[in-house]
Amino acid sequence: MKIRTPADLGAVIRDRRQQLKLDQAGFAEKIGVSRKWVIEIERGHPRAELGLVLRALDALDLVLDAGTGTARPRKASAVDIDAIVAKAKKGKT
Amino acid sequence: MKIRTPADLGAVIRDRRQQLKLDQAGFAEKIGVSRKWVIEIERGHPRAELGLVLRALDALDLVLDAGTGTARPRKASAVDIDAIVAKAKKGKT
DNA sequence: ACAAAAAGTCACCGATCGTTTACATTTCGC
DNA sequence: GCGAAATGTAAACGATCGGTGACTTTTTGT
Repeated sequence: MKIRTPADLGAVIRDRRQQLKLDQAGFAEKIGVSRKWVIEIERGHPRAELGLVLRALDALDLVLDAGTGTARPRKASAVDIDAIVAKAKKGKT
Repeated sequence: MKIRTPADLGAVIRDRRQQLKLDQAGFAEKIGVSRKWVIEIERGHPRAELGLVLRALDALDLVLDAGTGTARPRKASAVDIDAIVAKAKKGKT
């Protein structure tokens, strides 16, 4: 599942939590937050703390992967010419 | 890049920002936060707001994808028997 | 239908967020 | 080596987080 908004994140967490047959209380305890926090996250609370969110995902055995959104314009030279030239000028190989 | 900690997130953001040749000020303005916020996020601040983080990633054209961390134990029945049986009993198809 | 479990709501509170403005330090081109 | 641009620090401040505990509503099992 792609996550672009807090609501997306909430949905992912809730789905996975239920898949694992955990109730909010058990889940909250597992990640060390209050039950209130779980309720709010699943609701899509946009101001939740990053660290707690990552702990939650970890507890659900979920891992985030960041990738460029651009469909498939892949190929456009994996090398950054500018950067290489700049370094060359500096003599840094 | 897999993101498991706030520091991972910070690294991903910083790398991508530089790839895009944006300075902190420009980046901050683009996502509507203070420059300080950018500095802290790139440092791995664990209590950053989820919403702002998502806006930042979006501005960098990065998308998060949540996947189960378990290497490849894929296969274990994609169907949740219990859930299906439960629903059947309730008559919900 | 009923009781129990799970989920959601409320008010209060200390802690910390993110903003702003100004200054300090580091990095870069030339 | 200079000067400018980029990056990092600091202090003050209003706003909001997340925790707790008690209560209400919804869902679930039988």
